[in-house]
Amino acid sequence: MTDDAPRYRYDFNVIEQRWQETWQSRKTFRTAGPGEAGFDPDRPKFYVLDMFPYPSGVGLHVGHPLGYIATDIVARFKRMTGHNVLHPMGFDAFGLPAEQFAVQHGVHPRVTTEQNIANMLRQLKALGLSYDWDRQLATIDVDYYKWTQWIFLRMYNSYFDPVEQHARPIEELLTKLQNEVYFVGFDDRIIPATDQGLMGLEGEPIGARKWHELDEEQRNAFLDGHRLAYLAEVPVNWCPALGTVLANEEVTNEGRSERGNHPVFKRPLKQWMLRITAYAERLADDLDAVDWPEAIKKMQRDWIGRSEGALVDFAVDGSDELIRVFTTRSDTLFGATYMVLAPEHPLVDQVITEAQRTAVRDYRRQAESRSDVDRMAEAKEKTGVFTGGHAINPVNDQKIPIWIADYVLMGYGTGAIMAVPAHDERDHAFARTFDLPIVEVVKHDGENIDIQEEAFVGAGVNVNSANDDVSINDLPTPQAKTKITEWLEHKGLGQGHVQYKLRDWLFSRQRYWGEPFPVLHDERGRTVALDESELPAELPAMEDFTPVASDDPDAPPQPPLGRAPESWRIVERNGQRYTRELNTMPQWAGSCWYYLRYLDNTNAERFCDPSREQYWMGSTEQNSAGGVDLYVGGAEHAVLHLLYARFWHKVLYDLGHVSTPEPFGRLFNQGYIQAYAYTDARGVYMPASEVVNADGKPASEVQGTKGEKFFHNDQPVTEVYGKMGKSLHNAVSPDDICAEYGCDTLRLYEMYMGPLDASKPWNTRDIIGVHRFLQRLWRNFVNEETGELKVTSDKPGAQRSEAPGIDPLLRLLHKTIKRVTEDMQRLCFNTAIAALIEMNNALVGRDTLPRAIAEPFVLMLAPLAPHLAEELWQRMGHDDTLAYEPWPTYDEQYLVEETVELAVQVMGKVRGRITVAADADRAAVEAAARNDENVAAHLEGKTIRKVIVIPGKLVNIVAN
RNA sequence: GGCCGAGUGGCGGAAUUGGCAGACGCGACGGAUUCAAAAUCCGUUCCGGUUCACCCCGGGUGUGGGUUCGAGUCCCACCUCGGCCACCA
Repeated sequence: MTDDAPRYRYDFNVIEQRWQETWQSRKTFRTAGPGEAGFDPDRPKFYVLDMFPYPSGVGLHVGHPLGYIATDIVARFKRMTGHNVLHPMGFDAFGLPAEQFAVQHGVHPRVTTEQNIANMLRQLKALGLSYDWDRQLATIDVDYYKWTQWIFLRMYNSYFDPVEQHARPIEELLTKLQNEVYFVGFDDRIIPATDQGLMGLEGEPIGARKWHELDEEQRNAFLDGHRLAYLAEVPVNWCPALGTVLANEEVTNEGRSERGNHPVFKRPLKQWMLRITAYAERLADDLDAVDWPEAIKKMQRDWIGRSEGALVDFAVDGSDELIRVFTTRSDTLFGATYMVLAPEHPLVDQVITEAQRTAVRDYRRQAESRSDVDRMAEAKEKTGVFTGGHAINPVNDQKIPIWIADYVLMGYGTGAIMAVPAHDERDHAFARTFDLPIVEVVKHDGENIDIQEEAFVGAGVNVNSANDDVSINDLPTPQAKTKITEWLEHKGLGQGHVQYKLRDWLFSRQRYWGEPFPVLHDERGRTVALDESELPAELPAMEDFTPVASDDPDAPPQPPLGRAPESWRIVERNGQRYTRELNTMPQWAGSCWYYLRYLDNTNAERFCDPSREQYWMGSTEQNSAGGVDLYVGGAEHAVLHLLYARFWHKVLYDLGHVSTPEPFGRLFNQGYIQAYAYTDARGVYMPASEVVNADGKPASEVQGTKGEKFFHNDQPVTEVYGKMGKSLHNAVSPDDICAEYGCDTLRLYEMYMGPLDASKPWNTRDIIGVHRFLQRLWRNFVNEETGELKVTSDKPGAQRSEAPGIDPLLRLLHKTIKRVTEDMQRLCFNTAIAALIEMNNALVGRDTLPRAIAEPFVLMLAPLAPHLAEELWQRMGHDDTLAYEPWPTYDEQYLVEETVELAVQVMGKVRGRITVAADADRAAVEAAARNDENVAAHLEGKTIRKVIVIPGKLVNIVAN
């Protein structure tokens, strides 16, 4: 800076540092809830929450804080509109990436994770975000995961009541079984005594047993099998390269692990499961009550995958066995020409014939060894093997062959299907491959379709669909479904059924860096839960925490905790030896309830005090569903975190621990910040800073441009557009932007880029625009030569009677308050900033600024650029922070214009403008319009047919 | 393949219910200031025509059609891009 530069320029470094220190030392944003000092119960509450981040090793790039800045603006705005605002932040610090980072660096994950948290905290605090840092938490804190384990125990000690449709303590199930309110089904389902048709003539249950008929082992197995958290041997996603099993949600479409892109295999393994399927219906139905983006609701509904249909039993020819299938097209039963079992189906061994034994065994072995990757890749061609067995189609007694094929999935429905090749594309393809008969039973209403060539899957009218007892011929598809299902039910051959795609949640991982399960296993292999008083079950200190990875899909899972010291693994109790569970919980566990712990993060007695939960999570006028009032995060969590958290919340709700059925009343997905990346001739990503400078011009390393293209060593450089990230070498650090322009500028720029929910490209070049706005604003308030404040105590002329009209400055202020307030309420920060820029531009060049204009203007700026706003507020003579100052309100009387300008159209084209009194009547407006010179010229020689007057907007004259 | 969303100047975007398309910002161009530059300030900037002093005229929101006095906005078909799901019976 040279000597003659203004001495009192906008110095964001000094201003931002001062205010961040002030906020921290004065605890400006400490929030009091019920039972805390300073709590004001008369104010409405507002809980605004960010999806808490992973403390990754590379730190934040400018894409990460987009949502944090938005919620911070909302939090600050809501404080100024008189709300008690809860705005906390924490860290989701268990999980694979944290562990992998630690393994790569050879340091204990707790050390690396805590370093990463410290770095992220520094970055977040440098953005001036108004979190109540006293509420900060991390999922790896023992005080936190103690309660994660406590919630797990609640699930372990509960079952889902099929009649009441909610979770209840497992003791209630025991009581109901003992009192014969419920019976034990032969398929291990709970059978209510009220089940019609269950009781035989003697009053004995049919297809069910009484509790006292079971021995102790059967009783334990039955109870354990109905817990919401249970151990089961089921086909799971086994990823040998990661050395762990994964949830369905963590496996990509291509059958690879979401983390690391490794192949995943289906293996039957005994693992912890959570009974999320019990909640399928409520998870789907309750979406109606929450204010979420429709796209996210749809993704969840699709994931839950409700479909209505029927279960139908097919008898195996020459055996007592029944094969149960699920179908959504019971109307096509007469067209079922064969059956298919999943290769893993338990009945395969019963239906197989000696001649087919080898072929079936080979096929099963082959299906097993293929990873999901291969299976998906070969999805186009249908494969399968005939078992040799036959089944009887219950509607027409036809003998149809039973096949096995991997296009039938064991995990959905019953793992078996009736194949109707005429009316299902997959069955059609299979039938054509193996030359199986195709019988048409539904006709297209109009078109003629060659059913041998092409399946007809739509709704139509039934044909060929009758037996001696029932006919559904000539019925349209919906009626045909109803009638045949009723007939099946009447005959005891089947029943209507609602099937969900959702599967139970695989809840254990072979990892070190996760929450230990609070359970033990005794020497007979039975599970014993820890008592609440024994929590937390702490992770042991370990030197070697690396997972056991392998290329071999048949390698067994080896949890790292198996290498923990024996003093941790073995527990002696009443002379009995127990071993601890060696698996840990998946990463999602901690994020399922963190929003509740913020409410009361230091409570040592409970996971959360009920009065605080009821206050902060209660429903309000704007948030009828209750829960968090605004939850902001990326759409990538649509079916993972957001589904899991809703499930946990509903369990806690059923058990009376929380007061609302839904955790997040309103959800908002921010868009992504995209960026340009550059590849060289080989397609390798080049650091973006080597290709272009911040101003978009070629960087020195690049030899120049030819047309639109950049060149490097005479090779063309290709520009591609995508997500910002380390791998694309195009990440921009908020640290750099804050250093150069200040964080007020960064905040404004990120909000000014476009709508919050849209994805938009980062352009460092454009930042200067909002930075100029702040500099200009500073000069409107402060004389840069003298440092004196330009704000004066004189009042703008508000009285209409004295002056000829309203002071234009006052009118501008009130117009701006209206615009900014409305934009704030609908999260349109880009247009709110535009309104402030316009007002600011109107203030340029004045020697003085009336206080009555200056103060509301600064208050409107405060949520967006809080540091500069606080600085100016203090310079205007206020000792206290402006964070709790009332938000400015506008007065309609200053918005009323005496005259308005209207556009005049002739045949829909603007031909002139007229200025008329705001209250001018129709006739006067019409006359003025026709008097306009250019309008008159266009009306020359034409007859006016119609005149449309839209008050305050335009006049359209229709003439010909 | 299915579902959802989006296509507006050189660029990011604005136009809340059908009512003056392009607010605001970037960039670009011209000017002032300066020895010079940065910074700052003023002006121009959708395309084309006539005149550039003001005006005026034609075209224009992915393409083609429709509804309407009037369409970026509503309806139909198509094209392109993005996202999600994908053998779920």
